[in-house]
Amino acid sequence: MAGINKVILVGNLGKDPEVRHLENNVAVATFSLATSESYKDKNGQRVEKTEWHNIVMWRGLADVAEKFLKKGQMVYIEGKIRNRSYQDKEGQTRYTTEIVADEMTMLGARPDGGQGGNTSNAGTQSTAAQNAAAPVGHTPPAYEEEPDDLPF
Amino acid sequence: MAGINKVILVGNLGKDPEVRHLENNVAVATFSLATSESYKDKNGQRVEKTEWHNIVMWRGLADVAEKFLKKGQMVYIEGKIRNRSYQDKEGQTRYTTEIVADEMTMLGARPDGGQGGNTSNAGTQSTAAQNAAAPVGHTPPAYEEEPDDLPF
Amino acid sequence: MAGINKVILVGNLGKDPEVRHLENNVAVATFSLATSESYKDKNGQRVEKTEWHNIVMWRGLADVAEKFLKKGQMVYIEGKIRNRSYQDKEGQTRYTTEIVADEMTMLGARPDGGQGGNTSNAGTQSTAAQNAAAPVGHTPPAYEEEPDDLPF
Amino acid sequence: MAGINKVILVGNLGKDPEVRHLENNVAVATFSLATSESYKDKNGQRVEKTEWHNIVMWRGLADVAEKFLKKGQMVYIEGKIRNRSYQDKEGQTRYTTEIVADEMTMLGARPDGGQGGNTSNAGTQSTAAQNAAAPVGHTPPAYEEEPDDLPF
DNA sequence: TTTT
DNA sequence: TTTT
Repeated sequence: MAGINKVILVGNLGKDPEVRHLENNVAVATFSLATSESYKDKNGQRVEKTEWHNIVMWRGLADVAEKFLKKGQMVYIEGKIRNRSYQDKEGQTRYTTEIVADEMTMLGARPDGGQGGNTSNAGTQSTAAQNAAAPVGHTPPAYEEEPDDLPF
Repeated sequence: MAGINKVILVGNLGKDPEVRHLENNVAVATFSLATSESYKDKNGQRVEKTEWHNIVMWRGLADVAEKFLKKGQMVYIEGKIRNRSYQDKEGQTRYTTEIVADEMTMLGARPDGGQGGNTSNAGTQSTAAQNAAAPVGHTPPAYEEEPDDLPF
Repeated sequence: MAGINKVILVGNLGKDPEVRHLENNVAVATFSLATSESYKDKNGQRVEKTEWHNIVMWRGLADVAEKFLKKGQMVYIEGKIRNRSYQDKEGQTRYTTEIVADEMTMLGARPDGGQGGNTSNAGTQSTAAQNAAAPVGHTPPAYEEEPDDLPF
Repeated sequence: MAGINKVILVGNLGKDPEVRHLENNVAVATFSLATSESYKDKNGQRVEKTEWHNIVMWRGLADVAEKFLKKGQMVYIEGKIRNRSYQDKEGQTRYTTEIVADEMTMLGARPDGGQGGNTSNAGTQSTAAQNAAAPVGHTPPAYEEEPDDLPF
């Protein structure tokens, strides 16, 4: 009955995240993420094809996104596919597909410059982000208390 | 600039696949796949939520789908997200999201099938499907020729 | 700096889980899981190759394993690779690799019979397991409170 | 009875790959890959924990590894877990676990220097690597020939 | 042995 | 439209 709905993306943010706070104070961050692949077409020409994904982050992850994610940043995202319908301004039913993220890791920052920007960080992963990211996602198992005599 | 765009699904076919053969004789199979999750809402009520995914399979995988996949069948699918736009009958631009599969494994057959049912197959994976599935997806490395003295 | 270490397995338990309770009352379940693949060797012979994985589950997941997992059961497992060393009885240093699970879903039960066993369940997923599994792994996002006007 | 045995890693090479060519001219590359995670221990201290994985690449992927992978490089790797036993020099049976890679993408290059440093490459993915990587892994579906009227 |  |  249950199934698996898992998405794994590595790509770059197209823009800074947009963050909203709902009435119940829950944070939601949204942004689009580009995943590019390059391949050769039938004429042997190299072609780059980019897919854009609508990413949604909630609560703690949204806070991390707000603080640390910027346009251009490369991230690893794990989440699930979610299809939604809504009414557009003309009252038409529209369908959209989002990736609801439940884990995120910043990779090889390319924070698209900015004035004075943190370019020394380019090509590495952000420590700040790691610090911030730690509370979200899985709690790591308490390795300290692991016995050394498991049956294998 | 490459990225990663990977989807992993385990779910059940909502209908038998539809298979088409393009002019160049390439096969395309499409079907929708349900992935259900159940959780408790804020009132402690168990709720089941089902996501429906549009799956597309090409060539060899489409042939396998045509031969072996049936409504109700549980499958593991690996692929990538692909967003497309097209014109509907009124000339409106519509957007749709598909999962282009590149690997498939049949699981826990329940092929909706037949009076008296295929219970010897129940709870296992279809041998026929495995036979068929073998040519698609990754070729397994030739373990026979692997040396025993790799440097670890 | 951070990296990704993710394992996704679908396979069958080789034996019932062994469950221990540490002094601090933390539960640990261990079992081995077979993932089989079949392919054709260079002579065109179909060969089945089975890999056995050492699975470790902690706390809530261990409790679920204890209650619901049985020899033969098919499961989806998500976790991470963990290498450990320990001293064997002769004082030799030994190395072992485990999969520390952080999510589990029961699939297509084949609970290896048992006297009177629940064979009507064969080929499906266990509702009981789903009930039990709900508290472990990710908390599903509170979809109820999601706004319908996200910016895409 | 097939199963799924899938590993996804993002990490850094501990050393340059070692590449061997077997008698049948098949190339095999091996290297170890570090995946680090940081978390807070029970005293609130930030701890970094690194797992080392033994990676094996065959044929085309081994060639790519030989040409492009260097100590320190960050890569995305997809593969499977493989357990092997062998006899050590004293005739003892030893066990080892490897990740047999079947896809690789170079990420956030930091190719450990070189004269004058490849900073224009920092934070991006190597074009050379992409060129080289293209022939390995999945062939992308021929999107050119895709019909626009799939049934969804 | 990597990376921050 | 699936599955429990």
